Amino acid sequence: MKTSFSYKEIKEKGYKITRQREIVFDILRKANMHLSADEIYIKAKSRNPGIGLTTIYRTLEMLYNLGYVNKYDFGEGRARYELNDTMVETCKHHHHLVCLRCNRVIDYTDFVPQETELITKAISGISRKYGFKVQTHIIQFYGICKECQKRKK
Amino acid sequence: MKTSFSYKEIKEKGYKITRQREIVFDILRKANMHLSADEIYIKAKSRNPGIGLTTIYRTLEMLYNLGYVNKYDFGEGRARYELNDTMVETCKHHHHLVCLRCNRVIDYTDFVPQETELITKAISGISRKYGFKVQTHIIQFYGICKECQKRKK
DNA sequence: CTTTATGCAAAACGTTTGCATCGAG
DNA sequence: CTCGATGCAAACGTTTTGCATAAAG
Repeated sequence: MKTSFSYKEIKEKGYKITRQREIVFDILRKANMHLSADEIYIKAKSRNPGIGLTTIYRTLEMLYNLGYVNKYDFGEGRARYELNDTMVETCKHHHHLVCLRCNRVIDYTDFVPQETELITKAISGISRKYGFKVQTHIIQFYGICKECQKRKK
Repeated sequence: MKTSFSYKEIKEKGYKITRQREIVFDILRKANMHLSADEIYIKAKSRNPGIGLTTIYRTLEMLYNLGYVNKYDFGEGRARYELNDTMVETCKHHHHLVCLRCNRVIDYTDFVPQETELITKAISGISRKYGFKVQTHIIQFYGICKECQKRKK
C-alpha cells in the first residue's frame, strides 16, 4: 500500500516538485476530510503566505490527472478534493451520505462484503459491453440527515 | 407508476402553476438526455421567447426540492438535470459512465439483479446506523471511453 | 386582493487564462 | 540555461439576488 506520493512518477510525467506543491500534497495527506480549493488555500497560506489560489487549482488539476485525488461535487457549487485511497492508508475506501437540507457529508464505510464483489462484476461488465475502462467510481446517497429530520418543517 | 407531474402536490406546497413552469416540465418530460439549465433555456425560448434564464433556474430548484428532478455534475462546471425515474416511465433507473477525457456520459442500465437488493440493504443499514433517510442515490463510474482509448496518447 | 412568479440587470461565485517573472532541474 | 511553475489581475461561465412588475389563485 502506497503511503506517500510517488515523486518519481510525478517527475517522469514532466512535472516538477516545488515548495508549493509539497505543501498542497501535505495538506491533503493530513486532511481527514474533503477539502475545497479555497480551504486548502487558507491552510497553505499559513505555511507560505505568498502562495496563490491559482497554484492550488493547478496542483489539484495535476493530482487529478495523475489519478492521485478524487474530485467530488456535493451540490454546493464548488468541488471538493480528497486523496485517493490508494495514496494514504488511513483513507479507507468509502462513499458518502449527503444531506439535502444542511449539505453535511457523512462518510459511509460499512460495506457489506457483497459490495466489492458487485462493483468488480459491474466494472468487468462495463468493460466488456462498452469498452469503457473504469478508473474510479463514486456512490452517493442523498437524503435527510438525522438532525435535519428532528428540526423538520 | 407516475407519468406526469402531480399538480396537486405542487399546489399544496404553495407553488403556482405558470405557463413558464409548464414549458420547463414538458421539456424535461420529453428530454431523453440530461439537460443543462442553458439548454433548457434555449428550448424554452422557442416556445416562449420572453422567458428568462432565471426562471429556468428557479423552476429547476423547485423541482429539485420537490424531489422530481435529479441534479448531476459531470465535471463540466455546470449542472445537468433529469426527471426522476419515478416521474416518467420512459426514464428507467440508470447510472452513468463518465469519460474523463472527452466528458461523454454513457447511461448504464445493465443491472445485475443483485444491485437493487444490495442498494435496498444499504439504504436500510444507513437508516438504522445513521438515522439518515435516503431519497436518491447516484452511482458513477469514471474512466476512459472506448473512442478515447483508441486515439490514445 | 394577496401572494408568489417573472424578467431584467447586476452581483456573486468558483474556476480558468494571459502574461511577466521565478525557480527547479 | 531551459522549460515548467508561480502569482497577479483580468476574464469567464454559471448561478444567484434585488427589485419593480405581472400573473396566479
